[in-house]
Amino acid sequence: MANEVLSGLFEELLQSKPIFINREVLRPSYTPDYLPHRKEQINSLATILVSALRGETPSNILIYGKTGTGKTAVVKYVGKELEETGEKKGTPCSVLYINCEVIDTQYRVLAHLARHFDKEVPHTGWPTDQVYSEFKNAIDARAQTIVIILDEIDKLVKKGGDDTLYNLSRINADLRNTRVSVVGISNDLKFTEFLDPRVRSSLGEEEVIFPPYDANQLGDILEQRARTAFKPDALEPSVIPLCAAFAAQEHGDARRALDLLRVSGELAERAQSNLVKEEHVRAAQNKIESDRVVEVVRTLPTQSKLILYAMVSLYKKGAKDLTTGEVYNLYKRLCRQIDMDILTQRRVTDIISELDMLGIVNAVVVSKGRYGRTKEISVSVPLEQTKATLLEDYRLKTLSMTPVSQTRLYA
DNA sequence: ATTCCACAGGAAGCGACGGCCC
DNA sequence: GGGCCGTCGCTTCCTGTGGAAT
Repeated sequence: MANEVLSGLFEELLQSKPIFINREVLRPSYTPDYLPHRKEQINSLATILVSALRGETPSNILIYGKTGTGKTAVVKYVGKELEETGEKKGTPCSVLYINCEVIDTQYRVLAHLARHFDKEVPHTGWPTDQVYSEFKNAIDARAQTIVIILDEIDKLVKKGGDDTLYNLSRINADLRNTRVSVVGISNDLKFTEFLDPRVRSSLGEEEVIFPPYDANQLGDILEQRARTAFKPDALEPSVIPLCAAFAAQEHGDARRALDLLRVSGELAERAQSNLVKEEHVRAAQNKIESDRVVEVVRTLPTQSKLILYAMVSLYKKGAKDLTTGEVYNLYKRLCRQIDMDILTQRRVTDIISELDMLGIVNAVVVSKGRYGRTKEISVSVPLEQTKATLLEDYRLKTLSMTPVSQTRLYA
């Protein structure tokens, strides 16, 4: 009996023809074999790295470009080619990729590198220089060229300073058989300002710039992927140009464009349409942004949630351009109300800045003359939806019982 | 020209945690 | 078990500052 119901359920869904053939090629993790509009960058990289195959040390490289301009894909592609050619020619090359957003301290970078050469290194416990020599010995065991790719290298510098880069750029002096070169990828053009001049000059021997894609180029990229991703004629003709146009507004982010196309397809599929239409793209645009906000808010630490809650509450009461002091006052009272530890204002300042960087609020430092200097904060996400998401947290739930309007604003 | 508000944000360091070593 | 080490979230203490008010 239950079977009948279920089979009926699925039959209905199966009747609408699938529009995807392979949606994986639209995901950010997919690396295509062909990278449109990046010939120049691929050639520059290859020209620099080819010295590895001649037994010389390739120059260190810095790569600049915003998110979704194909930096990572290009570097990985060139790296793969280099390894394969090295294999054939008997000049072994290893290309190691590290994302510094995840692996963001010197210890972790070195540990990660050492582990790649089958050394056992604990997550913590060893002195950093021990990990360094472990790595050094591992790679110097046989002659080879090692290319270390540090993606989001600016994150590494911001958190751990330039010690890691200093040590890596000097490592060749300690090696007998092996040569190491470093490829840094950054989306911040100015991050070298904070570097030790020696590190800056050694790391920036060569620079490669990845300009953002324009709408036409994005269109080409989407076109190419859509051929393998969708059934023929599954897209309304205006769909790809529209996705490209939306993404071009977001500083030419190809990842965003592909996401948009994929989600559009999924929405069309869910609506049991056998054609992806313009309306699906517009819906997808909204869905992506709203999903992102909900996800970010949901996974915030409790203290950040409470601070955000305070800001949303003030905003809902009609307050505009909140100041740090206002937010902090309300936050303190909310803390007492639900019996949470009260953080210092110093810490709250930092948390507000973090929320700013996540794009949930907008915080600008302004001076009000005699009335001091503060951050002017505005909430840049939908109020009701955000409040609801915040109240899902069991520690904040009780706040829904007593609306802020019933508590005094200034204690 | 000075004053002075209401903070911003840097520096140092603390304590807890998880994990190493011997 | 005791001595270290790296990391995280946080506090304490601090110096710096743009511009309306005086």
